[in-house]
Amino acid sequence: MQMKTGVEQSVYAILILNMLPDKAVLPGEAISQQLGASPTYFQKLLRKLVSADLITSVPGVKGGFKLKKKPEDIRVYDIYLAVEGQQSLYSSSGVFLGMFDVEESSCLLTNLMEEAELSWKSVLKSETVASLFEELNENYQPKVQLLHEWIKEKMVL
Amino acid sequence: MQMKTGVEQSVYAILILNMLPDKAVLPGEAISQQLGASPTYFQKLLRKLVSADLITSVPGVKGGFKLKKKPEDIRVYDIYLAVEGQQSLYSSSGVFLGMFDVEESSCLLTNLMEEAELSWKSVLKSETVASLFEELNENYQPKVQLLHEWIKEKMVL
DNA sequence: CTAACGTGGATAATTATTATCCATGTTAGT
DNA sequence: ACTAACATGGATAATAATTATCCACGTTAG
Repeated sequence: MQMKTGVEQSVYAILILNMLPDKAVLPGEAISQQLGASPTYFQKLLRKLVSADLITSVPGVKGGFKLKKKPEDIRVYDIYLAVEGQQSLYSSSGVFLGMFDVEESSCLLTNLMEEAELSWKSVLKSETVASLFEELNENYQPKVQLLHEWIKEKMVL
Repeated sequence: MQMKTGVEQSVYAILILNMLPDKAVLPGEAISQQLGASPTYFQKLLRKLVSADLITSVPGVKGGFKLKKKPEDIRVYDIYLAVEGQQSLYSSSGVFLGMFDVEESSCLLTNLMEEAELSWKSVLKSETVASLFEELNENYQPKVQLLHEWIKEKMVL
């Protein structure tokens, strides 16, 4: 039971997009390169972020991706949800239904597990891209500068 | 990202063992049969519960499994931990280290994810086998009676 | 019209999870 | 002793989830 690495990659991708100047756009391949991720699979991740309305895509020669929302309006939770999907961490396997032949779709554990998941999610809702970025700036300024320069090279428009 | 079904099965297995009279023992195959689980794989799960000191095993002809702790001392969390292992829900993939070539083992997300996981776990710690069993009795009395009779048939010693 | 980009579907590779098999050790009953 | 019923533990296979690749297609700047 591990979170997909795609969630982490997506968070950093969005953190990068957050550094883009207004109107600029960054090609998917550049981002995947910066993250050291597989380009083709990463493109799929970006699609999920587009579908979730977190980023927008621009096709064509000078195309790429950029944020659709303000960083303070993108929670880590939103990225998690976009990549992992809405299915819950726990889904009853039917053991309970089998043993007690009940009609319900819930089992003895459902309530507890839902509560646990809500609790987990609520923490992910407490941090936004803006707050993450702030933390990044505070602790890794020099590296962030390098990133900025790299972005100037790679961005288009 | 889904919890292993083994966790659910283990919870119900322990709930069954909780209904055993003192000194009695229930063979692994009987339990797996009641749960509709694969007998061989289920035996592995039971081993994990033994290793975690939640249940004890008795080898030999009249052998089987029984609880090692009192139901109020077994938290759902303990079962989760026994089956899922101690590895965390999130483990940094190294994207951060690659981008910022930092030496640390933690990344920007580590703190948040740890907090989220603790929060999730704390809910699992709030419910015990005793409290689950109480809920079971309150809502499914007739079925629990049937289970009790089945146990009388299958138990040994 | 072409080159650089995103889209979306099919499919393969990899990894995690679930399941099976088998040889071995233990114990009750004969 | 011997046997039958159980647990143990290692090796390995089957299945499912995740990650990765490929390719045909649509869009747009030059």
